[in-house]
Amino acid sequence: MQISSRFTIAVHMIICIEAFKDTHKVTSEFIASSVNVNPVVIRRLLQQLKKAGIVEVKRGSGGADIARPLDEITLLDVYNAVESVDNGVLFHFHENPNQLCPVGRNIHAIMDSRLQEIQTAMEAKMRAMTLSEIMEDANRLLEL
Amino acid sequence: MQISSRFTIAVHMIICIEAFKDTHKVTSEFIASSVNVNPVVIRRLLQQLKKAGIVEVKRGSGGADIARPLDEITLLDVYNAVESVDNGVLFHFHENPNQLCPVGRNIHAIMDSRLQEIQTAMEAKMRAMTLSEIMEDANRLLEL
DNA sequence: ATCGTTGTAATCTTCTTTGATACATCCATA
DNA sequence: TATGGATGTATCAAAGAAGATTACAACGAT
Repeated sequence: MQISSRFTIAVHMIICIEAFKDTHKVTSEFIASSVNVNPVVIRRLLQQLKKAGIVEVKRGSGGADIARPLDEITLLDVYNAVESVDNGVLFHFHENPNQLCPVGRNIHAIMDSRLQEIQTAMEAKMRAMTLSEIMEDANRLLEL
Repeated sequence: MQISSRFTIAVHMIICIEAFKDTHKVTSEFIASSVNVNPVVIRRLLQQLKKAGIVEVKRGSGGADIARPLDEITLLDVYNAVESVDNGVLFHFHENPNQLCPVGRNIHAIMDSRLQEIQTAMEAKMRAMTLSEIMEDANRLLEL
């Protein structure tokens, strides 16, 4: 199973908003064309990023902007904003292990802390990557 | 999106096989009862673990065994054995970014190495956890 | 008042996971 | 060597998630 494309789309969106902020009105339609998905998908993600305080979206006149400094937005912020399923628990545990079996009764006690540790390692890596670094790389590649 | 329960089920299975090896014939039916899923789900996973050289399964007479020392089986081995989707790539990337847009054209160059780095951090953590450590914890909890 | 845009609901398709049934194949052993 | 308990695997169904698409009310600058 994979982490859904919402995450990579969201990062793509933020890069677009920042890269084109001076030259275009960055609407859901505009972003959708760069990402190559339906504009409604973009608007839904914009709402999630807005709730997380990452972007601002203007009704009426239209267009999206970054809501706070890029070095205060980490990949983990973006991930949590758009990928929030089941309270952010990465591993899906089988639902009803048999409590009458010693293993079934203790499987959570055995595994939960380890699964959490793995998830934490991944999140720490994401927290260490800011959109500001990513934008520096992007600007080097985008000769606009 | 979450990592499927196949992973936690597979670990549960291995613990069962090891914990009951001296007292029971550990059949798919037996394991299914502990995990509380359909026996066919267990058999399918047993096949995947077998292909990975983690367990041995006896036809005819029935029963499963661990195929190699527990300290040579890591959580990453188990994860890769049962969770192998899309060549083990964790993040699903949106399929067709617009090549006519500078951002769409470069999004992979910008993100691929970072996504890989995150995945690698997670895998490193899983590689550091062996079934032998897990079994030690399990044995402490299972007064059989 | 108009027009372009956002916010959001509703529906549809596709894909993946898991559950379940069925049955051919296998193998120890009686 | 026939049998009975298991495995190996095909097939289908059910449920859930993701994403595509259409539709339209609400908004706000002009």
